[in-house]
Amino acid sequence: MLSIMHINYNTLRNYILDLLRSHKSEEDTITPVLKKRKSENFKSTSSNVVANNKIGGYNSHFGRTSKEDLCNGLLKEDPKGFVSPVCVYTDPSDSSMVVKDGYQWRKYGQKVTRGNPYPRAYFRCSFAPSCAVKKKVQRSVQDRSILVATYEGEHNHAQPYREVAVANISRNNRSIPCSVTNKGSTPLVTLDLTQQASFQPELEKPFSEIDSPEFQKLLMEQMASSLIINKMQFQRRCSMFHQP
DNA sequence: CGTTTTTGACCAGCGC
DNA sequence: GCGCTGGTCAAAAACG
Repeated sequence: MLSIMHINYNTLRNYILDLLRSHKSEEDTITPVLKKRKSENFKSTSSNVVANNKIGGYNSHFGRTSKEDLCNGLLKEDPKGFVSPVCVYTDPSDSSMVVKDGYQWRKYGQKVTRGNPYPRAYFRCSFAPSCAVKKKVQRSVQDRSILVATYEGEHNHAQPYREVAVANISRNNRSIPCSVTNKGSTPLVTLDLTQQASFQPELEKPFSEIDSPEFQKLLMEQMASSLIINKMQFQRRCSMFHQP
C-alpha cells in the first residue's frame, strides 16, 4: 500500500511540476498590476523561505508564491509571526466566506479591496480570549470557486472541532493544499497528501474490522482512487491558468 | 438577552 | 501634505 502511494505521489508530483514549468514562460510576461504598497507584494529578489506551519490542525507549507495574483494580495509578510495561505475550493454559488478549519472565528470586518470585486472578510479566533490568531478570507478574482484564507499567528489552544474540520475538508470543501514555492527560478507546488486527501476512512468501524483483509483492500482502493481524483482536480485547476 | 454580523467611520502606512 | 488603501473599531442590526 505504501509503495503504491509512493508511486502515485511521485507521478502526481512530476505531473504538477511539468505543468508549472510550462506555465513559467507565460508568467514571466505578466506585468504586476499592484505595485503601490510595497508591503503587499513579494519582492522577486527576496530569499526563498519555506516554513512548515501547523494551521487548523493540519500541516500547511508556506512559501513565497508566484501566484500572488490568484490570492489578490492576501499573502503578505508579517514581521510578528508567520502568515499561511490556504486555498479552499467551495461552491461558487455559496456567497458565505466560511472556511471550515476546525476553529471558532468571529468576524470583525469586511472590506472591498482594490483589484478584486469580492469583499475580504476579517476574522479573529473567538474560542480563546487570549488567542490572537487572525484570518483573512477572500475569493480569488480568477476563480471564484476558490476561497483564499490567510492565517496570521499561532493558536495557543487545542483545535475544538478537529474531526468536523477534517470531514468537511475531505468530503465537502475539497480543499486543495495549493501552496506554491519559488525554488530559485522554478515554482514548486507542495502537496500534503497525508493530510488533505479526499479519502476519509470509516473511523467509526471497530478495530477488528479495520484489521480485516476486506477492509485493507477497500482502504487501498479508496486511496488509489483518491489520488486519481486529486490528479484530475489539479489538472482542471491548472488548465484554468491557461485561460485569459 | 447574549452573541454574532454588518457596515460606516476612523486610523496608519505608503507613494507621489 | 494629500490622497489612496488596508486594517480595525464600534454602534446598530440580526440572530438564536
